[in-house]
Amino acid sequence: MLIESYLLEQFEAVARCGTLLKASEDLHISQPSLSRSMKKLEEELGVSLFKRENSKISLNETGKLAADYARRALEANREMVERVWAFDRSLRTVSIGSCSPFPINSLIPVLQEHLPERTLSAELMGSDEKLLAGLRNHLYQMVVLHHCPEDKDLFCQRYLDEQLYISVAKEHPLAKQNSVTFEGLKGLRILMTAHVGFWMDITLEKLGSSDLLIQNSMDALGELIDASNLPFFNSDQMLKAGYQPPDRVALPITDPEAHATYWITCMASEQQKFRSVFSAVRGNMLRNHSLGLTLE
Amino acid sequence: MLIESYLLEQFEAVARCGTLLKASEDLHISQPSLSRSMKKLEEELGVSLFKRENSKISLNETGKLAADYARRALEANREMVERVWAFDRSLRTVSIGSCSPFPINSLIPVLQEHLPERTLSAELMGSDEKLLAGLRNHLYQMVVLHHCPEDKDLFCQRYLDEQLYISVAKEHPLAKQNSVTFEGLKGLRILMTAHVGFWMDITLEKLGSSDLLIQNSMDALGELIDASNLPFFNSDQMLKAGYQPPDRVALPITDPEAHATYWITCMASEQQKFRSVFSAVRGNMLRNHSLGLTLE
DNA sequence: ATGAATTACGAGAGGCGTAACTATT
DNA sequence: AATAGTTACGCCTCTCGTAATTCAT
Repeated sequence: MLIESYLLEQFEAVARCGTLLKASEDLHISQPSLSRSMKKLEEELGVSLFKRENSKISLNETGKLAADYARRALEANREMVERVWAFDRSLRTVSIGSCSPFPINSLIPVLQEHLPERTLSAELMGSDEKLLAGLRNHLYQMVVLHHCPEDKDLFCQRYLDEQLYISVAKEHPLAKQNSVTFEGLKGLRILMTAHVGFWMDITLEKLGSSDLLIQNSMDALGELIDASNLPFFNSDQMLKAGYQPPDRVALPITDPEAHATYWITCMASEQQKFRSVFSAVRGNMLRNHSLGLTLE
Repeated sequence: MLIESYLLEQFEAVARCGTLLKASEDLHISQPSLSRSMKKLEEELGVSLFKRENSKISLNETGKLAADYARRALEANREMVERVWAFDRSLRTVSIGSCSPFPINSLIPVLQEHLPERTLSAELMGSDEKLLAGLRNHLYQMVVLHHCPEDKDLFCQRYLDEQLYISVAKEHPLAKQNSVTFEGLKGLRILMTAHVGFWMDITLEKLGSSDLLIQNSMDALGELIDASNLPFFNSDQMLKAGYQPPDRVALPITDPEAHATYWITCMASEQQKFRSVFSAVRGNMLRNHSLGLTLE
């Protein structure tokens, strides 16, 4: 014995709205239709649910109980639909999380090429711990970390390295050096954006917040770089991509913390699905490496 | 967005039976109808639920998830129906619990007269504590106790008294006395039934189990009384009702524990519903009392 | 050839809306 | 008069069953 969902939905609306008229407007159906439906519901249950007094209708005790359980049944029905949709969407999208912005930009074209039927979703997330938790939650299918996790149930592959640089005006005293340390940057006012992932932790730890002019948007950063002589953070990867305004020189920061190695990680159980992505990434790595060798 | 219950029911059957044919037999509908329903379910959800390979159909990953949630939604739907039925039935029946069998027999005609639209259900239950717990659980709407509870949320009215007697053969030595004590019964073998409510506790406490020949059925007791000269327990109420075989005399037991006063109790919130029952019981009590006076 | 799913077609049930009616404020 | 619920009638969707079809074992 089951009650059709449309009857439960209509009954719930009547219980919520108090009158058939209001409920019928809420449901966008006619009042007579609702009247008939409620009669049918009572007939199917074989139980009276309403107290009917001349052109006034209200729930009786049984009706109040029924409305309570009807809400739960509707909730379970809606939850099914939502979960199925969410699962289906998760099959068609791949979400990646990264501890740093550059790997996202470089990975997206690779993913688009090798998973053409899937929607991409990428997110920046400061800490490796949160990224790994998100991976286990199925919030992400793939994460880019700056450490290699040891867990057996994870598959991890080295991706690329990034070296932090600082770009200063050619007139700047530091411009004569060919490298610098965080210690040597203290007291300088340095431009950067808030969206740098784990680099934010590194720079805050090494320099302190008073030295950093943190911008919320890339646009604001770009304008300030153009309009001032203030130094800003850069990296070998950004420089390779051609990101160096005129009249600036870039100096590598020699502290070990200014160098990062990125690792692409997914659940070991999903490794097969992303096989082609990993092999493409391996190919890129070899190519970059040999390119580096020939340039030296 | 809701899925009609009949679709969930059919989907659950398919998930359970494995093939459309078996499921259609299980549901007592035709196979093409099921085939169409499953297509419709997929279309309404906008999601593929099955892996279809030439005349073979099976759930895919999304389908397995959906089946899981469908079961829950069906369960919630069925629970609503069950709870509504149970509540409706509870409105149409009144269950009474009693610590002793006699009050049940005497109350039933009163209840039938004053609650003619309700089904009666009566139960014997040894201890007052369990009866009160059942009252608060809505397992009983009315209980007969041998103590008057003091709780504010209960309504309690004195019902009637019962005096325990023992019936012995006229030739029996005790037959010359006009009363007896439990102490005076020790060593005697006395017949009784198991269905005497709290009297079982009293007699076991006062006499010990070795003196009692406890029968499981009323029939067995009656036959043994007829076929032997063994003494058996009786009461003033039973005697009034004419329950005294020939060649026996009944002696009252004078211990205070051999006298009981019964109290009819209901939840104070339900007192109004049973008003006419209580007033009839009060009437009976007064009548019996005055009858007693005139007989003295 | 048999078993299992789908397609095609017609029948019947039932939900819906419009309109008319009743009863209360 | 206006508001709220019920009854009457016709439309139209939708579920079901029968029969025919496809595909594979």
